[in-house]
Amino acid sequence: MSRIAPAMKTAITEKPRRRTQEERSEAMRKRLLAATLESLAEDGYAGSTLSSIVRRAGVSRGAQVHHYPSKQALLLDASEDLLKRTYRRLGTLLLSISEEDNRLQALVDACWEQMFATPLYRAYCELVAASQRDEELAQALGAMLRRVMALFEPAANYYFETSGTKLRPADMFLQLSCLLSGLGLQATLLSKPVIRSQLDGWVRQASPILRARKGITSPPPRPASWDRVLETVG
Amino acid sequence: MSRIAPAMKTAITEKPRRRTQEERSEAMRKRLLAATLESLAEDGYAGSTLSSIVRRAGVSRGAQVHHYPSKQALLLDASEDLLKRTYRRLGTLLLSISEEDNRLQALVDACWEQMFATPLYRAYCELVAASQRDEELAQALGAMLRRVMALFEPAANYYFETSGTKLRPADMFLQLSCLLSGLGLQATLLSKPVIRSQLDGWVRQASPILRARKGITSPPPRPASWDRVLETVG
DNA sequence: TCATTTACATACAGTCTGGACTGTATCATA
DNA sequence: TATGATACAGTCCAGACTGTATGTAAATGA
Repeated sequence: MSRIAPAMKTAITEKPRRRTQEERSEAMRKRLLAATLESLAEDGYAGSTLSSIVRRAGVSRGAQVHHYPSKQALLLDASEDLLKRTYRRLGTLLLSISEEDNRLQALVDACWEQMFATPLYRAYCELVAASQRDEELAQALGAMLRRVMALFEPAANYYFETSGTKLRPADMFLQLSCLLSGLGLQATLLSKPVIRSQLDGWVRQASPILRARKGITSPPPRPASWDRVLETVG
Repeated sequence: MSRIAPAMKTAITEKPRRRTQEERSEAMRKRLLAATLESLAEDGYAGSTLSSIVRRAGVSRGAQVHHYPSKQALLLDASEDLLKRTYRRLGTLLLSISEEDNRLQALVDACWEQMFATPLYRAYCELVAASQRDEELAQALGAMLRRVMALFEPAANYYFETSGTKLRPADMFLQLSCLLSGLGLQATLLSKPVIRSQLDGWVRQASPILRARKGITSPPPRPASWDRVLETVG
């Protein structure tokens, strides 16, 4: 009898091969993490209940509890996943602007649209807010921030140079990131023209002292942490 | 028998006069609103349950339900209260820096310490995050933002002037507010030196093109909305 | 092939929340 | 001072959430 069911499934899925335990686990974790980040962005931290997450992931409550014994564990891993996604986005973003005409404007626009005006950033905001009352989460997010900054800093100094100021490109871009954070936080409360004018305003203000180095089109020297982080993504 | 209890209270408080209904209501509302904002800042939006709020306010569940039929109503009124407090802080802040030596630095520092690195701003962050899923709250906060900006804009253009840029002082300060928002959001995740350097970095960058007008020590022309908002504070 | 581990499913227990509801004391006023 | 309105207190309840305990099927390894 235990032979029949698999045979039927084979007929339907056309793929009789059953996945290995590891594959199953990984796929399940991925679904749970994606659903968690989605839920954080859409339903907020408070609205992200385990029930809603597993419903969104289309799995059972038991699957979640098997892979993550507590809600805290799931959220911590989701933070880690958020970091990895951010790394990858930042990487492709930096590569994509390396051939742009007006690199500064392109970088600002791309950062805004692909990193801060996104559901992923909303999820980040929720986690940051929650980290105010969760020491463990605060640790994780703090480490995450430092790692992203450590990646971005050399890249910024590689692609750009400053003149007539004591600030290095990395300092300028850290300012930009704070600006974008603030804009992103209140994006839904501000009008589009205001946001647009803030983005352009920063570019206009930064252009005289911050410019892209000429002839740099190859990717920057990647810090070791870059690959180290990504290697576990699979 | 109903005579005795009041008499005893009189002996204790030394003030036999019973408050009028209106006084009682107002005092109770004030306690509830203060407790709500406190709770938002400390316990977060999710942690701000009605039970915790009334416990913090030291009143009964019945008192809260009498003045605010729903949690939503309480939070909306708390948002309004947040606006009023912000108005007042901004007002005293603007007055306090009018006699400072380095007005720009003083303004930035004061804004940071008295407005963004405060529990009140944490409460604001919680409300903004929650407003993502609450249209009514979003409306209220949006209106609040616009009103604060409407107050700040003429004041900025009154105290300061720009040169060598198309941006007006108000645009610069809007940028500053976004920067401070972003810093404030992640304040607990960033190191103090990073924050300090960002504040100073903005001042250094803005100084060449933004300076305080000479000899302006009197308060700016207040917009009508200023008094209109404050008159209900009592 | 069989025992053991892993992956997942379901049911349940205990806690908490928000809103409804009831009761009581105080105030305003005619 | 009688009467209705207001201010507050305390309790109850239906629903939701998390963690746990238990059951089953699939995969792994000997």
